[in-house]
Amino acid sequence: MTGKARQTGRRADALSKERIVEAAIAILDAEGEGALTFRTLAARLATGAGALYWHVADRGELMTAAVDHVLATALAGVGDAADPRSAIRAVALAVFDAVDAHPWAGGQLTREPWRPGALRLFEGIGAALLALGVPERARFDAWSALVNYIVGAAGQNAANAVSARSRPTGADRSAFLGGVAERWARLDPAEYPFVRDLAARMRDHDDREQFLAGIDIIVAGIEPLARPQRSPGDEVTHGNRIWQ
Amino acid sequence: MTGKARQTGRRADALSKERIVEAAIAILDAEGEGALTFRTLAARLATGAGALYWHVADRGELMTAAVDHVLATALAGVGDAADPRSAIRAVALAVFDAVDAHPWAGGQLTREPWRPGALRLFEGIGAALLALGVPERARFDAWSALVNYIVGAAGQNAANAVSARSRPTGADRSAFLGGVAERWARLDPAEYPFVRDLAARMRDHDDREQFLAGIDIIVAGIEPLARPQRSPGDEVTHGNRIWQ
DNA sequence: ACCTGAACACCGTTCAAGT
DNA sequence: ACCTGAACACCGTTCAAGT
Repeated sequence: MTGKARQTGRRADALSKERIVEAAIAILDAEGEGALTFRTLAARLATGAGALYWHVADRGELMTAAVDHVLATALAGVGDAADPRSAIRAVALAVFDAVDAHPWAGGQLTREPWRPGALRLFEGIGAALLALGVPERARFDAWSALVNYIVGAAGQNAANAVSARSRPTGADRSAFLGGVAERWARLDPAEYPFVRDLAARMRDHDDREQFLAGIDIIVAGIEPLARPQRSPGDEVTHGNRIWQ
Repeated sequence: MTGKARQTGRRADALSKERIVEAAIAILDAEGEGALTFRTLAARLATGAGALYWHVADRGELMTAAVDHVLATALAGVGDAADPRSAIRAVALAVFDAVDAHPWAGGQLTREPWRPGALRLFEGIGAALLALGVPERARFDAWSALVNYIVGAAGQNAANAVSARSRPTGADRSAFLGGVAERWARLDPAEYPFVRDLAARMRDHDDREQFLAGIDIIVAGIEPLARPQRSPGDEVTHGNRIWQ
C-alpha cells in the first residue's frame, strides 16, 4: 500500500523493519527481554533467522528501534496543555505509563538520543521550560534535572517489574515490592531507622502518584529560577508562585 | 587469615566469593560488561568455569554482588556532613563518581534494594531529610524524588559512556556526546527548536556539575515542605530559605 | 532484491568424576 | 568441602545458495 511497497512490488505480508519491530515488541511485552531471540522472532514471522538481518543490522538496532517505537507512540498521544506545568506532567506521565506497559524499554529510553521518541521527550520538556520563563542560564540545568528524573524514575519503576519475573505482570511487581518491604522491616532499627520506617509506607503507596509528586517537587525547585511569564490569552491564575 | 579461612584450612589464594567478585570487577572495569564471561573469569583465577558455581549461584548474583561492592565501598567513604544539604550532596556525588568509574554498574544500582550499598544510599538520603525537618507526610515523596534522580541521572550518565564503546574511557564518552551534539545541530529548527539550542551547550558543559545542579533544584523544591530545624550547636545560617 | 537455513563461534550452566 | 573440565542446550551472526 505504501509507495515503497508498490515500487518494489512487495506482498502485503512481506518482511519489513516495521513488521519485525512490531513482532519483537509483541514478544517483549508478552514474555520479556530474555524471550526475544532471532530464532523465536523468525519463527513468529514464518521465516528464517538470517532473513531478519536483511532489515536490521543486529540485536542492538532491533532493541533501540523497539524502544523508540514505544516512546514515540506514547508521546504522540500527548495533547496540548493549558499551562507549562500541565505540559510537563503530561509528558512525564506519558513516559511513565509507556514504560509501565513495556518494562523492557525502561533501561534504554535515551540510549540513542537522536531518535524521534527521545527528541519529542526532550523538546516537550524544553518547550515547557521556555513557556515557564526559565532564563537561558538556568534552562539547561532545569531541563537536565527533569529529563533525568523522568527517565530514571520510570526506569527504576520498570526494573522492579522486571526483577519480579521475566514475564512482568502487575501482581508480580506488587509481590516484589512486598518482599522488599518485608526485608526492610527486619532491618536493625539502630543501623537503618529510616529505611525501616519506609517498609510500612511501601504497602499502601501508589508508584504513579509518587512519581508525579517528584515532578511537582522538581518543578517547585525550578520555579524560583523563572521569570513570571504570561502567554497571550492566558487567563490561568498561578496561585502559589514562590517568587511572588 | 580470617576465622573462616583458618576454620576450613583454606589456602590464602583459594577461591572465595570475595575474590571472584573482585576479579569480576577488574574485568568489568577494564573491558566492559560484554567481556565478563565465566570462562574469562575462570581463566583469570586459574581455575575451571564450573568451580565458580560453587561460590556464586549464577551470572545474576555475580553482577549484583559486584554492583553492591562498588556502591557500598563508595558510600563507606562518605564522611559526616555539617548540614543536611551537604549530606545530600555528598551522598549524591559519591554515587555519581562511583558510577562514573564503573559504568557497568549504572543500570542496576538498586536492583536488589536490600543490599548494603543500596541501604546506605537510602538511609543516607532519608536521614538528611529528617535532619532537614521534612514532616512525615512529605518525607516519602521527597526521599523517592532524590533517590530516583540520583540513581537515574548517574545511570544515564554511565549509559553515555557505555554507548561510546564497550571499553569506556573519558575520551570515548566525550566523543559520543560530541556526536549527539552534531546530530542535534542538524535538526530542523522548526520542529525541534529547543533541542537544537541544546546542541551548542553540550560542548562546554560539565556532567558532574549539571548533576549537582539537579540535586540543588530538587532540594530547593523540598525545602518549602520542611519545617525550620536546628540541631544542637548548629551555627550555620541558612541564607535563602524560601519559606522565610 | 530479498529470503533460506545450515554452519560458526561463542555463551551460561550442569554434573560426573576427581582430590 | 571444594575443584575440574567436558558436555549440553542454547545464543547472535554469517553466508553460500536459492528465488
